[in-house]
Amino acid sequence: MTETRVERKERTRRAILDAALELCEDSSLVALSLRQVAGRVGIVPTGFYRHFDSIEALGLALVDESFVSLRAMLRDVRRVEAGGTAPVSFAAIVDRSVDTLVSHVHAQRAHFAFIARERTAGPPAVREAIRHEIELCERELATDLARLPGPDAWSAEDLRILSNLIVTAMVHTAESLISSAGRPEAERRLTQTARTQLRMVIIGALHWRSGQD
Amino acid sequence: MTETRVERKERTRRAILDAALELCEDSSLVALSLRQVAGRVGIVPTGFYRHFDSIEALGLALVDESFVSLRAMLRDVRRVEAGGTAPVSFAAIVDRSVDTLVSHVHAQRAHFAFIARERTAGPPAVREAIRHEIELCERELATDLARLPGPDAWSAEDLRILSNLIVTAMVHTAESLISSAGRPEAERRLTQTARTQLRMVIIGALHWRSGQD
DNA sequence: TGTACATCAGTGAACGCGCGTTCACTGATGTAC
DNA sequence: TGTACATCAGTGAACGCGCGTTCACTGATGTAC
Repeated sequence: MTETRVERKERTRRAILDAALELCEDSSLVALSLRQVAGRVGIVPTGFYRHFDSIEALGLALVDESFVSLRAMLRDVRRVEAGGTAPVSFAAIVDRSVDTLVSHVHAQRAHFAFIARERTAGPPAVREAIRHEIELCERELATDLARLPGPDAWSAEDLRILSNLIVTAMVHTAESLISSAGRPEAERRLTQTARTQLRMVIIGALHWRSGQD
Repeated sequence: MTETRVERKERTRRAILDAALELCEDSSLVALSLRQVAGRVGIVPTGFYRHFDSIEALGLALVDESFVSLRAMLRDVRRVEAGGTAPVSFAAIVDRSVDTLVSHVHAQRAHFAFIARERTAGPPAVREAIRHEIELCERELATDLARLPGPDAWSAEDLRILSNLIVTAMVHTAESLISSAGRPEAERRLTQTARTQLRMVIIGALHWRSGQD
């Protein structure tokens, strides 16, 4: 025996997740059928039930998986922010953060596309799971921002608002990057747009006095 | 005869559009069937074809209709910006613009929800139509911004980037408003968040020197 | 005004198809002794 | 080590259902004369 029963099951489960991620790329989870997934994996439709209760349950597993990729990106961004011990300009932080975003979107295209798409198009439970994960990311970002010089005088509420704005802009950038795949010129332009927007936001935030309204 | 044949046909067409707008509210156009729509309207499924070739064609008609609502909102915002002849603070413009957004989203909930949802979840042709309309809105906004004092030194590219950022943030706000329907406290908070974000962005933009990179 | 004909929104039967789910099953892998 | 039994991933037939689309139709409305 070259493979245990457990390993074989795990391999099928992986194949189901991969097939689903690939198949729903042209539309959405809500348009994905259990039979399509089973067909792609090479098992009989009923075999699907040995692994997931429904397409929705599969979707929730894909949310978990996709956010592993997204959090890996955030860790990389954080490493950039921390940088060396030398003080770094905000512009440099912005540029390197955007570069990190772009390279992770390339490397984990399918996961980022999944989040961007199912965030609004998925089954309700999946949408809710994604909304929740994004909210957690916003909180993490708020914590990071609080450590930067300048924003330290801000209220918790302002940090939340700023980090919501940044996350929104970056999710939007990721969506655009994905839909511009294969058009390097469009992609370069989008990257530059994201950099400029992030700089504008940071500049606005630096001139923002907490509690002024 | 109290109604001509043309009028009767138009009435059925309207009923189809309204039924579709209502039915796809819990999921998406891609999950909407011709039979569901016909059933709701009270005609036989094949009757649908007297009005539209397919659900996708219906979707494109709904895009047109929804953007009529959205443009009505933009006109209102523009009226606010123009204001009287007296100079007005940016903060005041921002507050009144956000108020206008909120009241239009309330008044034309279904249309705004349709755009927000189908923008990413709809059939490809519908997504593309919405993307195109939003791009037109961004250009209009850029033209408006160019008229404000302060930004007049900006490059066309910077105006495009700024207006893209504003539209993104406002689309996101509209999405959030729609999903917080019936929770006034959440809505109030979102409105305040939108105001603050828009102010931060404007402040950032005012301190932005065109062509600095 | 009256008549004969044209138009066409809506009908209703029928089709083949892919769907999710049920159920009893098979046979290789794993375990207890 | 060998045997008897348990587990369980994957099978395959069957089901009822809603789907989009075809087609020939009906009968009220509209038009030409």
